[in-house]
Amino acid sequence: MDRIEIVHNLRKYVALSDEQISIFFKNAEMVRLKKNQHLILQGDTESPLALIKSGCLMTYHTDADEHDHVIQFGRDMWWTADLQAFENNTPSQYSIKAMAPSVVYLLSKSTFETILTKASCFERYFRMIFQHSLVSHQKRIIRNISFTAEERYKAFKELYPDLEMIVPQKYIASFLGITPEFLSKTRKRLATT
Amino acid sequence: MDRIEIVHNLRKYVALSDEQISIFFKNAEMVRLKKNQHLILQGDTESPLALIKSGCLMTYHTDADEHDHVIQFGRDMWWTADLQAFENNTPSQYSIKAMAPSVVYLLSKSTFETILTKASCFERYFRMIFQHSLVSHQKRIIRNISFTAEERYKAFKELYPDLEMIVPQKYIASFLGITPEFLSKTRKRLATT
DNA sequence: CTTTAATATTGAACTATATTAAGAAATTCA
DNA sequence: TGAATTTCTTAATATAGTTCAATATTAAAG
Repeated sequence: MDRIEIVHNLRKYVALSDEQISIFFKNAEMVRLKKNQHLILQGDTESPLALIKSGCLMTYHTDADEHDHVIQFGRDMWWTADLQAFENNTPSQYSIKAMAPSVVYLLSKSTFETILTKASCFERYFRMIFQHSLVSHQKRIIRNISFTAEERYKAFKELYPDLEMIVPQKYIASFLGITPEFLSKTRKRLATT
Repeated sequence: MDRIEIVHNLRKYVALSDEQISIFFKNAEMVRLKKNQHLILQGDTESPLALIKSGCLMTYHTDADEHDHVIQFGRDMWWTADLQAFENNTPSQYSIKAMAPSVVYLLSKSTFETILTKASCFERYFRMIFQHSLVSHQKRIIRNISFTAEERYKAFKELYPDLEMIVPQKYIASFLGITPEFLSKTRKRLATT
């Protein structure tokens, strides 16, 4: 069980002692997910915070018409969660599933609070995690409101060059806010010019 | 100078002592903005974190073609900032201006760190602020990728019922990711049915 | 390996939204 | 207040993106 990247990531924003690091590992639950296995299904009442050690997770919302809408792809060392469900212990509005075999560390709301109580440095760590995440969410919003589908697709490929190999295109289309058919046509147009 | 709402807001997520509250006010700078006055202009190298006491602030990005794209409207008791510029002391990518006469409390990067050092409870406060902000950003992304323009406009009116009175429609159109002309048509269509 | 199911492509018809340009209405400011 | 500027509306035309349905391709499962 190689924890070196995790430790490195936990220390990215705060100088955590070995003891504080061990508090994290004592409380977090390591889980292996098979490809297409769900970590959370929309409606679940237990909704953890997840740190992806390896693999790829997709967070999506299923609407009343049974259509899926992709909120986020998570890769190595990213945190992912339905934060609202996590915070309020309400049924999850999102599903999270593994797009590739994945290893994740999970924190339930109560273990999360335990860690914060025992090692308050983690408040700063998560403050920084969420702050950085906000920056990328805002950038995505700008792309959504100001880019054409083709521009969004190009930006996606630059930001996540390896994701196209892992994730079915229909989910990339959803992430970009277009239909799979139109993504297919856009890709063709780009390839032949 | 009535600080009661601010104090109430600062205590929303953490039990702060009167002394900790006073650390905030000793370090924050109160600024009054006239309507249409900028708090930050894109390119500025000093980019504070701002807590809006009253009024309305708009955060937007101006692209290479000189087009503005609205990232956020901020109302009473909302925090707003160019977080990337704030964190890294890099030139701001966003402008922030007052859409109505406003009163804001400003924290520069260094006063922010001072407050966190002297009252580490604020780490938790800001962790919660950013966490909640992430939830609403994700919801907006879902609306962007899955709603039609009309649906986005209706959702906007429900979420921010009073903003239409304050903000020129062209900025609401930008926030929704459509042209002002199309918003005008959409409004007409909704009014006559 | 073979069959089945899931995903991707294609084209035609359709709809949502953008663009342009002009005039009308509302705001700002001298 | 009145002129100047900005914002909003309207309409015609153009384009981006959707829908549907059929076929091709790829991946999953026995």
